[in-house]
Amino acid sequence: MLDERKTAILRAVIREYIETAQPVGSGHVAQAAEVRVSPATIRNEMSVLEQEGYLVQPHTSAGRIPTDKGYRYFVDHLSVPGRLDAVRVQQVSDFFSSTHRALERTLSDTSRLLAHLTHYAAVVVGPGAEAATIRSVQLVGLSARIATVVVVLSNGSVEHEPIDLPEDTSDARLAAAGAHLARHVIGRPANDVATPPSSGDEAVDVLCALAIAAIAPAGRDDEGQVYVGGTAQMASAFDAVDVVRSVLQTLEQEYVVSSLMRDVLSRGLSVAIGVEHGVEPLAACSVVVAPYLVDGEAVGTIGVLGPTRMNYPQALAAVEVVSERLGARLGEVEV
Amino acid sequence: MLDERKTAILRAVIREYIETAQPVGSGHVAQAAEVRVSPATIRNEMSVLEQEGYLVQPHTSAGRIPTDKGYRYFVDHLSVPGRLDAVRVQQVSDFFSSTHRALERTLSDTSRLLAHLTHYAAVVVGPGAEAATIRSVQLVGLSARIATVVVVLSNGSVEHEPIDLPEDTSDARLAAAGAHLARHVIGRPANDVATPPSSGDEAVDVLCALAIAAIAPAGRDDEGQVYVGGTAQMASAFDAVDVVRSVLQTLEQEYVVSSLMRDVLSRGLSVAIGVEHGVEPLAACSVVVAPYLVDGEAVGTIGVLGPTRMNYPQALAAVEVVSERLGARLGEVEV
DNA sequence: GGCTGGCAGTCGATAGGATCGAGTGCTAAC
DNA sequence: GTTAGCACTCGATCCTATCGACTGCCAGCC
Repeated sequence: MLDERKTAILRAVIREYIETAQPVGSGHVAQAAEVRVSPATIRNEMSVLEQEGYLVQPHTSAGRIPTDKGYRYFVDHLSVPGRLDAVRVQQVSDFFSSTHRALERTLSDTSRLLAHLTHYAAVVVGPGAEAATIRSVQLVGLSARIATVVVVLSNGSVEHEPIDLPEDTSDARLAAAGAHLARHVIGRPANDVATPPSSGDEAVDVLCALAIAAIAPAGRDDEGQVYVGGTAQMASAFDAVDVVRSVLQTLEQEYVVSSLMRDVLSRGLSVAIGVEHGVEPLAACSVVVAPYLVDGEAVGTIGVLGPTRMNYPQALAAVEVVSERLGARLGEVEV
Repeated sequence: MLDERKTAILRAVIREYIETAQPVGSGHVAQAAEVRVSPATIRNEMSVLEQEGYLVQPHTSAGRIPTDKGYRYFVDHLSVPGRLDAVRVQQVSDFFSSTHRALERTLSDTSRLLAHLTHYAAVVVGPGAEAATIRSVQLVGLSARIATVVVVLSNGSVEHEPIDLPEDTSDARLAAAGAHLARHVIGRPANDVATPPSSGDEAVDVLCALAIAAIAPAGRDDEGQVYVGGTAQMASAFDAVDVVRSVLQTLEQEYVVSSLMRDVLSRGLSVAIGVEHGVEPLAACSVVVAPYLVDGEAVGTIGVLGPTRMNYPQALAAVEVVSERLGARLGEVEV
């Protein structure tokens, strides 16, 4: 635990470093800080902060840079919670009061909104299938050998998978299978679709089994689609080209991103700084995450991903506002 | 038109520049080229090539760099068509012989495949609604005030949009509207859905109109979803950070990308070099595009987007192979 | 006439050296 | 405990010299 003045100094260093990306020296802190002490005193304090691991010097005769530990202390002891300016609040309002679109598009657009607000990359993980129940199942024949299983879930999402039909499937059989499936599956939770009891017609049973097999994985480990927006922002966030590339490559792997988000959230964190999140190629990045709630239950996650020297207060505020509004919007559908 | 030797020299310059990204001098050309002449002669020829606009010198006392015009001549006069190596051909085969997935996922994965093959960004524009007919329409109620219209198209894609229901819509009315809609819309081309004739029940007619209104735009100007893969590759393609960012930003705008592709293709080109494609932020990029055919008809477009100094023969070969295989795969569904 | 070897000249890239200045740590005084 | 003063460090900047990869041109050769 740091005393009042050290906290103020650390805060000043971080604020300035976030803004300028340059090591900050005692002189700057003296000018900017709410602390009214001389640079010499600040130097002493900063030296202590360095020994305790909150700051580092890139080299002697340079100013100091916050460490991950420094950022951690900063976000854990934020005095002012961080507010979004009026313009941005308005943007969020405008966005969520625009016309209803399909769930997928809403989520995708939300990731762009969040990226636009923060100037960092933004991630939206869609509602997983766990929370939803099946509202409709349908088998639609496309050709003699191929059909599509279409499942509509209570949260408004629509899943579909093609299935290969057995040799001699008649339209009537397909329709019968569809009806049989609907009878036994509608109303059940989406992540728990079991093969329905036999219908008496073996061909129909085969079709049902095929359909279930096609959609089961989608429901089973589906922790929700991932939408990543504003990746272009990463290009200006780092000056090393290879860092940019490895970060972008990692962001393209939806599975990595989604489990990163889930992991951070499950550890009860709303911010993971640098190596804290454990994804090695993103060691230079921090994430700010928040769940969004529908009917009081967390159904998905949104987050912002930026360099460790990101504007945490602003990101936290943006994530908070957007998650709340997104949850409310999705709630309209569920009711 | 250039004579034999100038062509060979230009080709040698481009080959080497693609590989090294360094200005190439007469010495290198003399070593590498199939031309057996002295550097001095090559210098003279290169000087002419520069005057005619095929090459430029970044500065005196440097080697030369191809201009857009130079690349253009190069791709228009490719002697060898460019082949994919066996490993890559195998990767493509493996990819397309793997299990069938939903259309959207296939297209998305295809863009990643193409990016992986070429080490550039890849774009896949999905089949537009024009070519498809409607196989199924369904109205699924989600709550008292919200329903989802689900449309299955003959090409295997599934569109869905939510609609706000009038105050007092009963499930029976919803079902009746769904049935009425299905009766009049199934079998019609997806881009030409008209409001069906009155059913006699005004409430049903209102629902039908709402549903049509919701899905019409999706069919109307829908030139297909856009899937962009391998954007991370752009980070290493340019060394100027701001170029990277503006390119990435442009790639995030799906509409720009899709119309770029459509535009290039409609001008009968398979390659657009630098400013040729007219998208200003992508002036440092070239695109290699190809349509993919289902039943002999072009239904979508794939393409590769890289720096102007991209490996055109390889990109052309990859785009060719993948477009052919993708078309064949999608054809399986249509038949 | 076309090709080539030779040669002077250009200009970025690299390396060494001087200087600058932002920043530190230490010390002595308040 | 705080502060002013001071010597010191070390990256950044600038200059200069040198290097080397080029070119363009010219004179001679086939």
